[in-house]
Amino acid sequence: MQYWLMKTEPDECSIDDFAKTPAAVIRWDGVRNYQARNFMQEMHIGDEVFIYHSSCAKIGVAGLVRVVRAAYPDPTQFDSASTYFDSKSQPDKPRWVAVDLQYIRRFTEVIPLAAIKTMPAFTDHPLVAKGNRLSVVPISSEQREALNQRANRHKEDDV
DNA sequence: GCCAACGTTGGC
DNA sequence: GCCAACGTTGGC
Repeated sequence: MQYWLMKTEPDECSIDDFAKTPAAVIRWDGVRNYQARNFMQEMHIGDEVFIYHSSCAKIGVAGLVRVVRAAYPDPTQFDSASTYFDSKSQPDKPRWVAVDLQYIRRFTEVIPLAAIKTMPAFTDHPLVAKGNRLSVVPISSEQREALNQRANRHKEDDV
């Protein structure tokens, strides 16, 4: 099992969109960056994906979802009506891929970027690097542990 | 294959 | 809204 983190602007797709229909399978499409695409192609069914909210009021990791379908051609690249349309993509040779995701859990509180920056496990992670623009990044098991611990801390505080 | 110009991302 | 950092494009 591998772990990943994917960025999204919550206006477009947030952890709440997953949470409101937990059984729903949501297609993660529209990724138009080669490095991010390459990571998506490495994803396997069952992998866990941390959902990161960017460019919003509460920047940080908001919850967890699971890969339920590995990479397949992103249909939006062929759709001329889509903002993600790519005229250079041919159906027999697609450039971009999508994966399908399903809800696991929503964190009680978003783990703020500022908190992630203080985690030793994330010292050299691209997520906390200045100017980082990668929307899909791998997460180590140590980093996963650090995020889950932080997420559960809030839960225990509530009790 | 280089590199300047441009568009986009994303934190603040 | 600002601006730094980055990826992509296109002329040469």
